[in-house]
Amino acid sequence: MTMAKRDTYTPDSLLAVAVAVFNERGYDGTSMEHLSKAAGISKSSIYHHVRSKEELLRRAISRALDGLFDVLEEPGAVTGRAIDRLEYVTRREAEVLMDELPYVTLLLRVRGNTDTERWAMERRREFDQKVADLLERAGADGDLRADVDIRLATRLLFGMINSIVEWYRPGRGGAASRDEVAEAVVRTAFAGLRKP
Amino acid sequence: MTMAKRDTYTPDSLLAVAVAVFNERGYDGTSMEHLSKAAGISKSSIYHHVRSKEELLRRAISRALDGLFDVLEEPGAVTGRAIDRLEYVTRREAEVLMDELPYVTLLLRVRGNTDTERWAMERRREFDQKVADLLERAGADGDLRADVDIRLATRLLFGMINSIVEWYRPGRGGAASRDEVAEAVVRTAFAGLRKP
DNA sequence: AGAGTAACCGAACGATCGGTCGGGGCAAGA
DNA sequence: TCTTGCCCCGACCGATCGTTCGGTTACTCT
Repeated sequence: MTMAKRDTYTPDSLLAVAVAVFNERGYDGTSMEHLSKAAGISKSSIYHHVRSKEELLRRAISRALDGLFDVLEEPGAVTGRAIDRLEYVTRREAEVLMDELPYVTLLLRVRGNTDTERWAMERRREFDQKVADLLERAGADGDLRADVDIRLATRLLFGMINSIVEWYRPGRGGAASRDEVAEAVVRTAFAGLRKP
Repeated sequence: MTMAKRDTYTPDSLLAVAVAVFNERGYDGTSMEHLSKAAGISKSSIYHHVRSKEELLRRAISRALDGLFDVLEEPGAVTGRAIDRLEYVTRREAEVLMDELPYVTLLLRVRGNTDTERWAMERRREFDQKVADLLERAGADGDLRADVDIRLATRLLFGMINSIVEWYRPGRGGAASRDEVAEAVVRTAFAGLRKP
């Protein structure tokens, strides 16, 4: 919607503009005309930098997925008790989500209309499954409250974390900061999930 | 996507088909051609029952909003201690969400591209504000844990509840039932929110 | 049997979609 | 000064968008 001025575009800097518009209007609701207005260059010029509209989506989603998957290989996610690894992954996932907010936002909203979107959904399921395994293990260790089904708890945990994209805005205003949000997520989730 | 057979359509029965397709492909990603295929009648016949594509969206969203707002006027939501009213509203909202799943799903996904969508977002904000007031009051009563900001807690609570639309499917399979889900939501949320 | 009407259809409307094409301007290197 | 190559443009493509239109069924009521 807003005009962007810059000397020249790289595929990445153009991607940043495109993702912002995608998140504002939805991917399907965004035309190449919308992108050209937002980027301040003509519609045909966009094709000098990227092959297609779908490539923009693929690039954005890849970036989001890479960020999320990388967390699972960090030391805090692979060593120690399952419940502690789970807490670590929860906090880090929330942080990555906020650091790469526009890209993760886009990832969480794909509906599966194209091959690219279906690929994104599949990779996302892989990721969710790995965290679900962690919850399963923490349950087996007896570190989770027993009165809530583990699969349900997994869904609710993800629901809470992913909902961050609906309201968190990085520009520091009176609102909560990145670290405060991450802390609140961990606290709220685990004071409910962890055995007293 | 799938063919639907029926003697004749009413605006409501057609709406049910349309909403299903909207949720599968996204509103913007759904063409009238898609709807006609799913409904088993021609594109032009749809206009015999409804004025426009946007009217379908408006009807669906209205139904969802009505269901949610009605909860706030039920006896359990207006009498008693704030923390108890909050718990009641949380459970009932989860139930309504599951009872009216396709319609609420659509409501939660609008992006604000048209007047109808902006109206939906505004009404949704009204609703959220009323629940936020309830949380505020429970906090003032000293019934909420003090180490998490109340506005943050509100966001996370809604995030958890609303995430139900992403995975709950009513056809009873091996998965959790409506009441089990509602119970799990309340338990997970309040064992984290309520003061020990 | 005839009239009226709800439900439906194919064809076509102007607008907009994602994408292509040939070429222009301009800074850097020769 | 001339050439090269990057960045950009307006004009245009066939396809598809939401919607309209004139007309045809098939059923109901008299």
